[in-house]
Amino acid sequence: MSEEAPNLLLSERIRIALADEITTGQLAPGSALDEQQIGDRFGASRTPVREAIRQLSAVGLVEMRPRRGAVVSGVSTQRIIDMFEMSAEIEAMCVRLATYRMNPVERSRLAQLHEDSEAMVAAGDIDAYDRMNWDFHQTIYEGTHNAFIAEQALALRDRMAAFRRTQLRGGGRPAKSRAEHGELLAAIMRGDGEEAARCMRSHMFHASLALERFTAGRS
Amino acid sequence: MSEEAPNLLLSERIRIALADEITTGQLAPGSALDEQQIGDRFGASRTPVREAIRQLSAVGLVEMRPRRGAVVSGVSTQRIIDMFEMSAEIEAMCVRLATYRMNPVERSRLAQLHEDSEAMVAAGDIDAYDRMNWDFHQTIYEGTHNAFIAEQALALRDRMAAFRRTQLRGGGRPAKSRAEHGELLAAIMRGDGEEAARCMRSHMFHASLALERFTAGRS
DNA sequence: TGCGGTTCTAGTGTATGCAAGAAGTGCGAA
DNA sequence: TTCGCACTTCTTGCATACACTAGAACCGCA
Repeated sequence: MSEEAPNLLLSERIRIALADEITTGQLAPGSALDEQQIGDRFGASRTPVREAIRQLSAVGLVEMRPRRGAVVSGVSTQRIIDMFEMSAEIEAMCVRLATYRMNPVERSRLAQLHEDSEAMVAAGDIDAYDRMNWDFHQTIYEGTHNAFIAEQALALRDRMAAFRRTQLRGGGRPAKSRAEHGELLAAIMRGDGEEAARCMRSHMFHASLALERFTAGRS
Repeated sequence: MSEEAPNLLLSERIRIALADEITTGQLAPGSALDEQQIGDRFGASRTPVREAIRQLSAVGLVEMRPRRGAVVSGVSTQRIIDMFEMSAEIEAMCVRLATYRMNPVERSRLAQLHEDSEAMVAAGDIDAYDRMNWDFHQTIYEGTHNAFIAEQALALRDRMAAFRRTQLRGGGRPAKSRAEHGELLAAIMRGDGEEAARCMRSHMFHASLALERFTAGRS
């Protein structure tokens, strides 16, 4: 945290830092973002802070009410569900395209990731599994060979990171998640895109159940 | 242009105006956006202009190069193709969901729009058909009963408006477009979501051919 | 004590000034 | 003539100052 990327624009650094704090939950939904205060925290004036907030609002991470400041987007339960559905559909779309388009190298990379994950599950290393999981999906995005789709899918996944964090903590979830990846991978290797898409929807659905439990006691 | 929405924030007005000029093509891709100059044009200082540009960059309409200013996103041909594919997939996803979820009222609204379009095709009223087309797809978005998906689909469609403008001008396209809508509608009414999705992909593909001809002579 | 209106204030929206960086320009040398 | 380099200028990035508004706090009155 001492001296990171001094070549980046100040406003960019602030934007990234704030986005990070929001997606990791350090900044709870509904928190007000005081420009002056944030500026002080980063040793900057209000101007770059404002620019950062503007961008975050365009991405949907914060909400701006004219003359009343910005607050971290408090998404309703319904909206989270909606976002999750979209996420699942996008992932399904990606895997369908990727099934038809990945080259052998990409296929083997995916298989390798799946292979590696076995040890993580056995060791109960959730953080490592989480990272692998991220790479797994990322590889599928790139497998679509469509840069725009890959970007959008990644952006959506980023945006949902805030809600996804705790989802793997549920009992036995990593093992089940891995099993689902296995089925998915099999469908991909078979070249059955439609089936892969179905597997992915199911995978995302199961993943969302953990989330649902997490958000059960909210408005 | 005289006195529009004076209650809106100045920066918001500028953002909307710029977005409009970009999507309608008045601001060609690659055009540099000079903050001072734009500010003068709107009778504002550079600050609100900067904020507007920041937001546009987050949405992808302009590209910002640090210390080198912003230019209207010049999308390469490949990127347009990528975006079009995503658009087609999203539309297909929407129509699949909508098929399963629309209520009778929504179904009949869709059918009504299709009905009305016959006269427009016959009269050769392309502008009217274009508006109807917009409504048709919009109705499908809403038919997903997923506000987030509807928003995202609309945003993407907006973003592609710049390239889509001339697509209906091709010879006989409106008539063909309407025929495709007809097939699509039939699949929806039958409740066959998968088939509706296929129809939609095909519809979007055919629509893209006109676009391809349009962009043929570009880098 | 409760309510309507008024004042105050904290915090946003905008303008302006200054400094640093990037592109263009002109001169000199090979 | 062409290449390299310093210089100039133009534009952006950030800081600061001022203006304005939404709420809060306050006060007087019923």
